[in-house]
Amino acid sequence: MRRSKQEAAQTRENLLSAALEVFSKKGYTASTLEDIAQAAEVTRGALYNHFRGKVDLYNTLVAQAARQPGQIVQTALAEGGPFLEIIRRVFVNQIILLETDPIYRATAQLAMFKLEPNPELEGAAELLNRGRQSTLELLTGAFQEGLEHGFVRPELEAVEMARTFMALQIGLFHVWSTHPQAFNLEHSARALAEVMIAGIQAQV
Amino acid sequence: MRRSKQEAAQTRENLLSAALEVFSKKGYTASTLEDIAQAAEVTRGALYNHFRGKVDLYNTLVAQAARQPGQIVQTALAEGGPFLEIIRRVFVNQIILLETDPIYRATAQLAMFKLEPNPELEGAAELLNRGRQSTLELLTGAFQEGLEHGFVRPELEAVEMARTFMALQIGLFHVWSTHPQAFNLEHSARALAEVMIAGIQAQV
DNA sequence: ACTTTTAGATACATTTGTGTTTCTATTTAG
DNA sequence: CTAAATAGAAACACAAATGTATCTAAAAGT
Repeated sequence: MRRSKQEAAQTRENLLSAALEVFSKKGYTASTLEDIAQAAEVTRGALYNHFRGKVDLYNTLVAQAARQPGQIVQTALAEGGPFLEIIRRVFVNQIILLETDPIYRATAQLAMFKLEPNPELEGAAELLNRGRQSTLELLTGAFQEGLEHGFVRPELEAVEMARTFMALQIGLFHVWSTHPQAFNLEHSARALAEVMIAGIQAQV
Repeated sequence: MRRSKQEAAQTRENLLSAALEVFSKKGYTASTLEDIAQAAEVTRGALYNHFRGKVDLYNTLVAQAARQPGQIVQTALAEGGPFLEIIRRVFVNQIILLETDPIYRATAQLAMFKLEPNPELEGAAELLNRGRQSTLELLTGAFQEGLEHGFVRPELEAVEMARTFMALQIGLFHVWSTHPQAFNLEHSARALAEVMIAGIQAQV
């Protein structure tokens, strides 16, 4: 029962998306490889042929998703403009990414809010941490610049503000994740960005 | 090997705190009743005598914790004062509760960020949801009042602002949970409350 | 065309957690 | 002081998941 290379690549994809689906629905720990194999309409034998096991499956998913948020920061910085505008762009675009890319969204929800402590998954956690850390540093730099140019209330610290932005974003995503039907994510994000920027701005 | 009533009550307490400890460390799903019994220095037999199983243990923990945040809102409202002051008090006091009460903190972290989807635990989830919903309503009411009195930028919606506050709080807690040593929670909370309130306030 | 790989299925052994049941020692109640 | 009740231990049966090992049929390489 050997399949062609293309078909094999397809089942690999199917296994990945089935894994994400099952993980999201039942949680990582409770998901069995049998569940995943069934969702992908193959047997566990096929699964073990493509991945070393559940951990490998998860790591692959996270590695795929981990690249995206940093890219948004990069392009927002590259596009330039007034720094408060950059901040707003990062904030809104990362939220939009969450709303429009269901795979990214599901992976982020899984990794951030629906994962129980698991020593086997520390590698992936470390990866996500580094990503967030570098985002934090970029934002801090932007705020620092804003402070030096006097666009920002001088009694605030740059790191503090950067962390606030991330906290707000994460919190909004968390609240929305638990009640997706309660409000429109992008609309809220834009409103919140307004409020935050108004609060941060130096009074003229 | 029968123990006195007092001793029995003590082992019950021990089991609960052992459960919280083990859940926090290994996650709910991966925690075995054997783990918990060992941490409480009894056998599974004793555990089954006090609780019906893992779900019961978890529900008891959550029920204990679920009361506290609502109480803070209640007393903040009862104390009265200008409504922006009330908001600030709720925000800061709930954060302080997280920082000072380790049992509440651990339970909140567990239930909010370290729990995989689990149909058996929907009862507890529902309980927490109701609590958050009523907090949201109270905050919304306060903001609505602020709008009517003209203390708040009129283009904002009350619900939106209330949700922002909750999101900010949750996000801050989440960020701090993953890097507790990176910053001081209360200090940040106070700074953020300032920024938010400045952003919300009507320009005079 | 023939041989070698290999995608995927099937079957097996091991481990681990759970719920229940049985047991016993001691503490309460009468 | 005797008897019923119960905290907690110990033992048992069952279910479920993992990893491995074997098997097969078709696809690639030669």
